[in-house]
Amino acid sequence: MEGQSIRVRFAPSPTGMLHVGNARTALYNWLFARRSGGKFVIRVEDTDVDRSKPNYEKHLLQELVWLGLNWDEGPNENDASETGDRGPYRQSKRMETYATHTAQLLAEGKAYRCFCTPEELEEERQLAIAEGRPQVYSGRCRVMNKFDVKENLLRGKTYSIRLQIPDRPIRFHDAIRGDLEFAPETISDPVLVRSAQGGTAGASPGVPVYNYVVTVDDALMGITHVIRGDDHIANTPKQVAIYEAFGWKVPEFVHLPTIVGPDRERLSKRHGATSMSGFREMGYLPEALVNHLALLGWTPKDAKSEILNPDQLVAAFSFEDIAASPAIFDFEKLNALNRHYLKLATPARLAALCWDYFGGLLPEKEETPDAVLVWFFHMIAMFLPSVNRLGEIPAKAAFIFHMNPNLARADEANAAILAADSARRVIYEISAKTRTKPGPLTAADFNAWMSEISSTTGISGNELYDPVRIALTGSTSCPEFTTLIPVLDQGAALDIGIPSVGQRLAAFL
RNA sequence: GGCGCUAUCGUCUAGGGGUUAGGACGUGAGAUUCUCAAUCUUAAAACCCGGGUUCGAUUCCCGGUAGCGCUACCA
Repeated sequence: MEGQSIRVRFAPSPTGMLHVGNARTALYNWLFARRSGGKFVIRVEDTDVDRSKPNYEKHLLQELVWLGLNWDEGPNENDASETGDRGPYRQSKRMETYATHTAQLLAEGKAYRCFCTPEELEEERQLAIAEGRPQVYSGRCRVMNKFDVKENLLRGKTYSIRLQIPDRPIRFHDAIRGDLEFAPETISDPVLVRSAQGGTAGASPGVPVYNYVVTVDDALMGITHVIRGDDHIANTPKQVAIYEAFGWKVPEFVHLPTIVGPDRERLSKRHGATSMSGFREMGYLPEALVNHLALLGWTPKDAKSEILNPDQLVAAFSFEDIAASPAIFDFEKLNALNRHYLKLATPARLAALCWDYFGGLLPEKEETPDAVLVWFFHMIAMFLPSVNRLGEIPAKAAFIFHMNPNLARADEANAAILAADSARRVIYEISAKTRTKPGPLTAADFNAWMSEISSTTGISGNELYDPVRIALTGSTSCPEFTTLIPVLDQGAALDIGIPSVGQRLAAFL
C-alpha cells in the first residue's frame, strides 16, 4: 500500500435517510481529507440485499451534496456512474473481488467452512450465557477433518465461511482512545460469507458480510484512516484479524463518540427531525448544520469563536481535539447557529428557499410577475430576524394573507386593549388618514400620521400602537411598523387577495 | 450474562497535582425599541461515588455506579 497519500472514506448503507450520526461521520471524514490534502471516497455498503434500496442511495448522496461534502471518488449522485479508478464503489458490484479473496483464505487455511446450523449456534450461545462465558463460536468446524468436509459438501450441506481468529491478543490503535487490546477468547471466529443457500440463516444467501467486505474494500481502496462511529470498536478486532490474515497494513482507526438525544438514548425520530432532509425541510441552512455537527464532540484548539464556516472548520480540524464521550444533540444550539447564518445569507437565497412554503397562496412559479417576487423577497426579509429557521415563517406570515377581525377580537388580551376609548380613537384617526391617500402607504406616511395623532390626542406608547397592531395583524407582536406597512400595502396592490392597511383598519371601526 | 467505550455547569466543551475551574448555547435580571425578535450589560449554574498515591487530587491509579455500544450468517 502507498502509505503516503491520505485516503478516507464514508461508507453508508442505503437502508434509510442520511441520519445525524452518519452525517457527522461523513463530515469528519471530509474535514480530515480536506485538511490533509487527501482523498475523500464514498463507498456504498449494500451487501444486505433485503434492506438496501437504490432510492435511499440517491437520497444519501443528494444530502451529502446539500451539506457541501463533495467527494473525490465514488458513485455519482445523479445516475449509476462512478468517479475514480478504485471502483466499483458499490459493494454489490464487487462480488468477484470478494470471492477471489475468500478462495485465497480458504486455500491458505486461514478460513474454513462452517456447517453449523442456526439452531446449533443458538444452543452454544445459550450455554455460554448460562455458564457466564463470552458468547463466542466454539470453532467446532475449524477442526473438522477433510473427509467430513468433503462428505458434507457432497451431500450439499449448506455452509458459511469463517475466519480463524489467531490465538493471541489483537491490538490496534485508535486516534482518540489510544491503544486498544482484545483477548482472543472474547472474539468469535467471524463469518466472512453467509451460507450459500437461502432460508438457512436469514437474508442475503452467499453474500459476504459487512466485517469482511469493509476490510477488503478499505485495504484495496488504499484507505489510510478509518473514521467511523464508536459503535464499531467491538467489530474492529475482527477486521484487524482480516487485515493480518491477508498481510495487509492495518489503517489508523478513529472512532467518533456517539451522538445521543436529550434523553441520552440514541437519536431517533422521537427526538424530532434526525435526517438531513428533515432539517432541510424545516428550514435549517446546511452551513448551520455543518457547524453544529462539527462541534458535537470536537472543539478547535484556540478558536475565538464557535461560529466557523466550512473553510474555517477545515483549517482548524484535528483528531487530537476530538472528545471521547458521547454528545447530546442540542437543538437550541443548532437554532442559535442557524439564526446566525440566516443573518449572513442573502435574502434572495432565503426567499427562494421559502417559496414552497407558500404554495397555493402565490401564483405558480413560472408565471409569477416580477412585482410579486420583489414583494415576496421583502416579506421574507421582514420575518428573518425573529425566526430560528425558515419553516417558522409561514405561521408568522399567515396574517398577511388571511386576516380574521372577529378572531382577533375574540382574544382576551386583544379585547382588553381594544375596549379602551383611546384604542377606538386611535383606530378611527389612523383609518381616516389612510382614506386620504389612494396608493400604497409608505412607512413615512404612517410614521407622520402616528406622531400627528399622538400630539393631537395625547395618546402615546403602547396605548397608541397596540390597537393598530391588533387591527393590522391580529396580534400584539409583529415586525416593526416601518417594514410592515409597506409590505402590507404593496402586497395589497398585487391583487392576490392581501388586504390593505386601510381595509384592515376599517374592519375594526 | 460476557467484552468494550465513556463520565467537568441543564447542554456542547476548555483546563489541569495547588486555578476566582474558562468559553459557548440555554436560563434569570437590567438597558434599549411602538410589541416581538435582535443588540448590549449582568447573574446563577459543574469536576459521579469510594479507596489508593501525594504535603495536597476535580486532575494520576484501582474499584464501584451509571450511560452507551458490541455480543447476528445487520451495517
